[in-house]
Amino acid sequence: MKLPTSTEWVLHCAATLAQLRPAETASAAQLAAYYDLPAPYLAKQLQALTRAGILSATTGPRGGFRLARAAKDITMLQIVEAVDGAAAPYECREIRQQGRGGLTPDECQETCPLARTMAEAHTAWRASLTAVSLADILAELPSGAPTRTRRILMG
Amino acid sequence: MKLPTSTEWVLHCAATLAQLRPAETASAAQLAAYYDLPAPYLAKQLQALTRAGILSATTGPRGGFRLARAAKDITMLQIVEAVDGAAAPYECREIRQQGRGGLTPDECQETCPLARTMAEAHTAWRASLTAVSLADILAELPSGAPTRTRRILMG
DNA sequence: GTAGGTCTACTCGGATAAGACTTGTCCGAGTCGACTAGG
DNA sequence: CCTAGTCGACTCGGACAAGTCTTATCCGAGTAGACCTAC
Repeated sequence: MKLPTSTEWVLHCAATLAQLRPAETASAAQLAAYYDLPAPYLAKQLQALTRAGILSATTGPRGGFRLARAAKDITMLQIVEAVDGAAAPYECREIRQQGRGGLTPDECQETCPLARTMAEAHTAWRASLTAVSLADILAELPSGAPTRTRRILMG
Repeated sequence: MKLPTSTEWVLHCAATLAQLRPAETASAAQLAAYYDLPAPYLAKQLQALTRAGILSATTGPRGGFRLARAAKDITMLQIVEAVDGAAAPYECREIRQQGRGGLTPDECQETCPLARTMAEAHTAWRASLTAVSLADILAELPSGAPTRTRRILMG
């Protein structure tokens, strides 16, 4: 069970974009330089966030990415699932219905306790990530952080 | 973020072994036939559980696997981490210290809020799986299940 | 001085290869049970 | 009939390939701004 490396990238990039002023944008190249990341691949991930409706992209000179809505309305879970997909890590393939010990379908009307337990754990994980928004992350940074970030990123 | 397919296999196999009487064993071939799984690969996964101290293996005729301790002392998490490893899905590589925007190490004494949030979600997931033991799973099965399982598995 | 047109340069977007990991398979070492022969 | 020895077959254990997904890269389509020219 592993999240893509790019998860860390987009989380940091989203937190960085959240420090910009409204209507300001940052290009994929600027963000890549800011964190020393491979620019083309980072751009691909930012596209995924755009498709998910978390970022908004503008083309042309002075274009780039910006948050599509307020930081307090963007949860960690939304960002993670935008790059990794929303599929649950445990996929029940109903092997209890296969082989010599196979159960009949009507014996399996209730979901198997194993799958239910795994699903509950996934729900707990999602709930934990839903409880934290980008705004919560920003609140933990030093007060001077946005100014520094904007200067280095745009400068 | 995906768990190996074999996770479902070993969970069901562990639940099956928990229905045997003490000192009874089931071989990898018997379990594979019971669920119609590729026997050699299933054996590989059961080995992992043996290394983790969850199962106990005996060789020779009439040998096979059995639980290494009581079902109530085996948690779902222990089984899952035996096959998938205990590594957290989100790995913080401290990219905030790289690139133009890199922070100095002494600015990073506190763990980054993003990594901490992801770690807390992982903790919630683990706690949810620790709360359920194999005995809890067995308690949800019909009362006649162990008899049927033993007859089909061994017979 | 101002407005329109064109042109350039910069942006994102999707389609295309290489590497890593999961999945799947095989054969060898060890051990318990059964058979046989002797007492 | 009982017991010791030997044989055989079944078990797990680790080492070895193929498929699939993540990672990484490239080039093309589109657009906003800047420049130049005409009025």
